Amino acid sequence: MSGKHWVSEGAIAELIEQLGRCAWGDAFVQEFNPAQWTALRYFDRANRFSRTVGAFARYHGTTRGTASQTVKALIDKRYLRRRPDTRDHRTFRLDLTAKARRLLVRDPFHVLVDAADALSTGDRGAVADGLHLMLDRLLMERGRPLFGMCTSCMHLRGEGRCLVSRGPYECGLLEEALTEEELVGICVNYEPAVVSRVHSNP
Amino acid sequence: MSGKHWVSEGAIAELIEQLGRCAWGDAFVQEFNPAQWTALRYFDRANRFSRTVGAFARYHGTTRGTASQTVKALIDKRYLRRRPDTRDHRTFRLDLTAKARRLLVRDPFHVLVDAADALSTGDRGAVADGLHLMLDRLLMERGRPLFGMCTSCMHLRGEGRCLVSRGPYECGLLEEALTEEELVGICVNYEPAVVSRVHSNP
DNA sequence: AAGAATAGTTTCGACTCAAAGCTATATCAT
DNA sequence: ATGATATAGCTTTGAGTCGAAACTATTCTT
Repeated sequence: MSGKHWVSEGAIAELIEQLGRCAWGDAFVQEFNPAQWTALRYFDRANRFSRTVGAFARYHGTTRGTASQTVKALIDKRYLRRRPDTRDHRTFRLDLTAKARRLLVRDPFHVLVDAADALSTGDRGAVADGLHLMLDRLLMERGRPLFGMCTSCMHLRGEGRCLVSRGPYECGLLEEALTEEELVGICVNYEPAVVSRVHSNP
Repeated sequence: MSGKHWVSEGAIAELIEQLGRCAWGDAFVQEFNPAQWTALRYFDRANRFSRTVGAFARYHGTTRGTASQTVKALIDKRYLRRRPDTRDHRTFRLDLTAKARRLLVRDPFHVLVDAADALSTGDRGAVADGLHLMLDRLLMERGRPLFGMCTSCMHLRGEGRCLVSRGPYECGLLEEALTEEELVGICVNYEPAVVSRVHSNP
């Protein structure tokens, strides 16, 4: 690819809007609506501290009430299982069922994933990096949580540096041990280890 | 920017979804809803052949019925003016009013435009090109119209190459003269001059 | 000239979402 | 301890959005 095309002001915004709507329109298939698909994806990617109604509401940028309805529908249809938390008796842990995991491979959102896969590796990296910068800036501007992974989180302690943890890694905020697989789940408590990823603009 | 970050599968799709929802949520401000903002933007960017209910419906990926409601609300609020077409008495021409143009400078969608502007020039071009490839592929896959500008449309005739036109440019499909400013409006009759912009994948 | 296709509108119903009010639990201050 | 405040989650309600279908009017096709 090359930068041969003249990029008009607002072109990126328009492209994002249109791509977003494409996926949104497709998401009414099966027995789900777009919000429910987003919830399924979220509970698939979130780590165990973040699989709650409240965390999903924050991720989705909606109210807990709305999120509760979405989650309730998925529980009724047996795509989520709800269990009380042993520590905090106000919260309930939500986990995908096997039925849901089977379903997720046919996520209508895959139209976007496939479209992205059609890019060359270099293009894909450039697009992902650019969009990431845009999103971080946008979320930070409005004080919304960032939802990153442990691997770049300031709360991660590991490789013997920790006092409490039994295993090699732990979360310094929650003082809980983490397995290696858990390091790549997104987390509501995420805070970037590096202060700012936003560039100065030439 | 660099490609230093590992790009997981589906990362781009997820970023697009989140960015899209950010703008969507903001769009409920003022007296408008997201669909109405999209319509205002559309009628600002569309050339005179494409400022109709039907063309907007195709652009927006919705039904003519729904588009009709959106447009009706904007007409009632005096942001669009409706006039019968002199050629085809089934259609009506829709034009933004001055009131609407004043409003558009405060489009809530500008959060995305601003976020894109914060990128470096190089990043911006790379992101725009990549997203454009994705969108074209997606729209083509599902047989939806592409909505480009005359400047890259196969129907453009110009610089004395045309028989009928009085001016320097004309649309070969509609046999209508075009001013230079009109060349950059998006059009429902757009067809790419180059057969395919989609790359083979390494 | 008849039938098919197209542009637009209207109605209706399903569904979504946010707001507000509620209970229960946890945390903090004294 | 104990009262106050904050937080997690649930439910109801009402406004509003959207798509499907039915309908009119005009233009195209043959």
